[in-house]
Amino acid sequence: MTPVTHSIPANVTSLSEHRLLHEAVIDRLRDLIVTGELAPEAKLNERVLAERLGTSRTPLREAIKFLASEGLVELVPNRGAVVAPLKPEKMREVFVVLGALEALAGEQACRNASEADIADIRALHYHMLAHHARGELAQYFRYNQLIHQRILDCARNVTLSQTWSALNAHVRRARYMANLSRERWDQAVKEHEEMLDALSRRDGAKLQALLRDHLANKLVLVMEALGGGVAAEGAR
Amino acid sequence: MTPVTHSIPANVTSLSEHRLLHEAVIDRLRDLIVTGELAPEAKLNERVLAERLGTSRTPLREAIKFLASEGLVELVPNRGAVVAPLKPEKMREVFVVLGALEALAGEQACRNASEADIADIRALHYHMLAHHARGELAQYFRYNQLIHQRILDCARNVTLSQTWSALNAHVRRARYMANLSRERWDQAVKEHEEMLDALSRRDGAKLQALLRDHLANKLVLVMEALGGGVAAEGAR
DNA sequence: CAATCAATTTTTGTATGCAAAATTTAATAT
DNA sequence: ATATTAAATTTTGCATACAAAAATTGATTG
Repeated sequence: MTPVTHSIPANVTSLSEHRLLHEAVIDRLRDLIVTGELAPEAKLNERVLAERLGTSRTPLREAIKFLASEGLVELVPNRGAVVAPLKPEKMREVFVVLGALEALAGEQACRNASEADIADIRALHYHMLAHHARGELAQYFRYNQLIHQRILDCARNVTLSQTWSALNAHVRRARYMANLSRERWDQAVKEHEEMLDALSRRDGAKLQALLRDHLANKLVLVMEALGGGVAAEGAR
Repeated sequence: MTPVTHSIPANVTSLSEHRLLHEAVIDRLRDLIVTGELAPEAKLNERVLAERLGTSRTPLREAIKFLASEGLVELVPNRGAVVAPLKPEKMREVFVVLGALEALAGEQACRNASEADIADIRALHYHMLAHHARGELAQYFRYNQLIHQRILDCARNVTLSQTWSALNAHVRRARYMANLSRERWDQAVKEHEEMLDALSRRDGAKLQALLRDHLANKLVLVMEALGGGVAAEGAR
């Protein structure tokens, strides 16, 4: 697998893969927010941002409205938009909902995944293990996300996948501030082993429980990073 | 925070309660879609719609993008937007996800609801019973929605409430075509009795199960109305 | 009559213009 | 110097303008 550079060109964006400008702007702007290049609570100056993305204010404003519905930006009347704050309480909420969604996905995936699907996920899992062994955090995260994504796909529920993706953007955003201790990291990998095992045995109840716990543990990490402390109630 | 919580749609949206035009247009347009005044797969002609809503194309297009993120409209490149089709498979997907969300909400509500909250919900329940007894379907449905909304509120998770609201719009849309048999209706009321009972006893596991079943039964109704037949797998 | 295709009209996608609101700056008074 | 407030600037929100892409119309041909 070829190494992926995470440096993103500031000005030039490949708009070519999108037929429509505002769709490209949605993806580009979401990326800026998720990677933290646009920090939480940063003001979105329309003139400046439009220039940076090489477009006019109109498609940018449309993209902002779209992302507002996703919850990544907040609209302030007569004051434009800001990147949604990254509050511990909000994170707790998102993780609780994601836990329920992934649990559902895991259960459904055990019913609906083909053997080829499971084989694919296993392959991704081994890639992830390799990057874990080498301590390559960025690549580890990449495969981690791909695995979760593939499990969602196997649930065969587009609505579930879309809902998950929108909320997962918040988690991806937090990832850029969470610095994983080796201990925690090893634990997460171990959980993934169990998840793959449960999926292979098509043990829906087990996978469901594992995913819920996995998410709860991820939440603990994020809360530590955000310095919010883990609000005990409801997190499990 | 984006105001996703929309109270029961009034006939006429008072633009005065919104500071900004495009927010009013979002609510008004969502209302048109949910009530079926704009039918599924109807083309959204920007010029015509803007005139109908008394605005220009710019705020309308921003509203369309927002609702596209909610899934109520679909964007077709270079061909504008259409009201999202009301496909049986999509409905099945939405109900499965809503089932998981409401189950989660029920569990959390049993933990977090105050006694006053429960008393409020009981009051709504009796209103609903009264309308059921009188055969007032529209009012029944109104209180039904309010009860579900209040349960979601009691989960004390704004993200959960917002996610639920967005998906629930699809269900509200389907309601306008589902004609409830007296038998089914009585059954639904009975289920609500049990739900209220479980909430009062703060039996989270029970309420969770009841809500999931309740949603599954609602799905059957909608599927009959849509003539799609119930896809057995995954619905339970 | 059906089919094809060019001309016309309509519609979308994006850019720009303009007024109102918010922000910043500057000036004055305390 | 700090606080206050009035003027200047910037920014937002909405309307309009314009080019490119679709849809429609209508003529022409087989």
